[in-house]
Amino acid sequence: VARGDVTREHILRQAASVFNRLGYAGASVSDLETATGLRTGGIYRHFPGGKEALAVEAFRWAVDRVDERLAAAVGAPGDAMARLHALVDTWADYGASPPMPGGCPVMNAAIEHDAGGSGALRRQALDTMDRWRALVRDLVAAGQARGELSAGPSPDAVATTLLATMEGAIMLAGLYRDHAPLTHAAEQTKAYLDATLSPT
Amino acid sequence: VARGDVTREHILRQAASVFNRLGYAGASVSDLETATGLRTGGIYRHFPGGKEALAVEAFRWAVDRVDERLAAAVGAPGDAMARLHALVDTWADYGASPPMPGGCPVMNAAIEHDAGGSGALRRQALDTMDRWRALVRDLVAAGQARGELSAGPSPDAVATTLLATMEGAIMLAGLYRDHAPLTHAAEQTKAYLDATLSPT
Amino acid sequence: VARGDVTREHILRQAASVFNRLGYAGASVSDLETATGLRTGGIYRHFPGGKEALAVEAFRWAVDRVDERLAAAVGAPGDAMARLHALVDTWADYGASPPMPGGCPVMNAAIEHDAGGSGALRRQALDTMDRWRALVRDLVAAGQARGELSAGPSPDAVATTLLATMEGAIMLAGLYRDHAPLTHAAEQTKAYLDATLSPT
Amino acid sequence: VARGDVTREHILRQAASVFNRLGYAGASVSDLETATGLRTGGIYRHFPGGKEALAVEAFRWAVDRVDERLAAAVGAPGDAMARLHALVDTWADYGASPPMPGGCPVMNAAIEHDAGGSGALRRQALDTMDRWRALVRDLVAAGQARGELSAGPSPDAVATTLLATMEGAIMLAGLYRDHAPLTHAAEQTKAYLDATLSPT
DNA sequence: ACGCACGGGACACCCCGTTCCT
DNA sequence: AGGAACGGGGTGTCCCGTGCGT
Repeated sequence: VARGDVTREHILRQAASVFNRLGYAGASVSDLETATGLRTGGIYRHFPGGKEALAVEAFRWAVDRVDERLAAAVGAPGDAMARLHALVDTWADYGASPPMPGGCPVMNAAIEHDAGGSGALRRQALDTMDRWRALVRDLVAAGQARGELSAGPSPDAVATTLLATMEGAIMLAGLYRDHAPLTHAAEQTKAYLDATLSPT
Repeated sequence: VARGDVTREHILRQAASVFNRLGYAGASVSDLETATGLRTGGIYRHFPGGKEALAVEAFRWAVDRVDERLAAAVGAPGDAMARLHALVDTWADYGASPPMPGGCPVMNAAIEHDAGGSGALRRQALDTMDRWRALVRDLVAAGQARGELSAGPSPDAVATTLLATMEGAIMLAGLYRDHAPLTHAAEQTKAYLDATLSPT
Repeated sequence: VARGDVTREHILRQAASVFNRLGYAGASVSDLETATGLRTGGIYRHFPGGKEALAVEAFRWAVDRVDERLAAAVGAPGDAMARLHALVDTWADYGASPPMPGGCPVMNAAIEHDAGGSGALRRQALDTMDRWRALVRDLVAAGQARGELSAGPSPDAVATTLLATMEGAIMLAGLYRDHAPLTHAAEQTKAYLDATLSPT
Repeated sequence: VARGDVTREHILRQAASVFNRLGYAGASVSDLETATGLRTGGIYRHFPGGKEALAVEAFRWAVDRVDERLAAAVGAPGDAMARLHALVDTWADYGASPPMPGGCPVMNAAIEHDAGGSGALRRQALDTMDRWRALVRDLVAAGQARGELSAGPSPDAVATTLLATMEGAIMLAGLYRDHAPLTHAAEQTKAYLDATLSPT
């Protein structure tokens, strides 16, 4: 753990926050300077690829923070439905204790980079979203296979809808600067899961 | 006399598209020049407030395009549940025939301007979202009052969840460049509405 | 004497003043608007050639004003030396009652257009200066031929020096915003003429 | 370390030439770009005050070039009259080997900035002209005090006239693109000095 | 005959992103 | 790792000239 690595981690942490709050285009290297307390010389020493390379790594760093939360939820005790509820609650926690300020990095990247750009960030956002959807989908599929959940809705449709709802709710919570949308969405999502996936 | 108004409308139309696709920070006045075929001299004649003023008006223009669709859906014949389904389908149409390229302008603005900025765009996004939520909420409340819908879930929670889901699905559709998320989300949302709001 | 001619003359008078004070590059059409009380529409009707054509005509107009003064001096009674003194005094009058505000238009044009430009103004300045030099030169030559002046200095050298001195003095008077340089220069020039051109 | 200073000097040198040839209003920053080979970014780094600040410093630089010539002349050996002749010859050299292309910077500034503007350039032109006049005036006064020159004309009048004549001749030389006016003016000025200042 | 809307073009200045030197 | 240096693009302003309307 050399001094350089500490600085590198420091830069990543601050950059992740800056990019997630201001967006890639909206964040300037000067913003990163003030956030890190470093000058361009220092930043470029650690990230020779410049703003873009730093953004890519910062994005990965941010996603890691979210994944830590998800890992805890998906490993929760109980049956499939309990774990689904735990996952929904984890997303709902974005209101009370966000793992990253500025909203969900994946959604932010998806919105900002839906057109143009080098595509690296869009690619990463897509891959992450795929992982997250797989998480829910597999959980549903396994529950259905085990008979803990009804076989009605396709796991993919459930996963997509669950993620759409919670991501949309994070967006609304950010817009309103209020947790209520997340609370409502979590509650209704759980009701939806109960209504459509409870074993008969 | 009307000459200038035609140009102004032309600028607004193109600017709405550019801003919605590239974001406010990501779009340069030069981008607007190429999109409109005008030079800065011409653009600034019609929008003396510069990029920001133009963005504000372009946002309003974009929202108007979405509102036209919603107005048709909310005036659809049938009972409350039918109208809710029509609304959901309208949002789902964002995949097949988007009223604006680049995703939902309100969500885009909400994501980009959640921090900093003059706040004018965030304010407009918030007001628009409030209007949309009121649309759904009133529809649910009226249906419940008339006994067409069960009294269970609060109209506000339903409205918030419906919007979160459909907006999230638009984001996913943009990320995947595929309509499937919108189709799935619409289908599941209608199932959720049926399950929780159908009169006993 | 149509109404249009009055306006045209009005524009010329004001433009001559504006151009002579601010220079061609330093004067904007907007300056001409405020000076004339007209709008571009009116100005361009009378001067379709635009700023440059107007400047050329305004320059000629300004030179005419100076020429009126010179004509009076050169036609003064008395011998050659008396007329030379009268000419020097005419230039010295630039301090007390300038025929054009902003200094000598010929010198101004010569300074501003010594490089580049379309050359029309420089050409006019050159021609005018040639006429003025010829005025002095012929006066000296005639005086020498008539024996009123000594044959020493060449008429051309005297004319060039006299003009250089008085033009330089106008420049100094403008710079100092004081007539003294003109007074001194006129006095010394007359002394120089007396000393070198008086018949033995 | 000296890297920046070299560039700064380079900019000054080129800017002095550009401004002296085209005038302040007639020279664009783009002209400075092509002349220096730098872009606005680089230029503004060295001259944060922009075009005006650069013009002020470039003017000073240009005047320094002229002053170097004058210093050599005023320190020439010989009596007062010899030094006056040397000064006149120095100005006459403006034709054969101009210290600055585009004419005398002081006269150019005096002509262009006789009205309006921030006045900084006019102020500098005035101060420089005062120095130059003092140079001649003191030389004459000292000569008169020492009895090398006749006490007739006032030193101030001689200085003013000498400068007016030589500056006017520079203008004529520029207008005609010919050295002759400078030659003539120098010759006649020396004749004038001899005639009026030679000790009896 | 003149005002005004319109729009192309250039211009000044600023700041961003990056490199190089220390 | 700091800071100077600089290329490049971006924004907003103003200017010049046209053409329509009155």
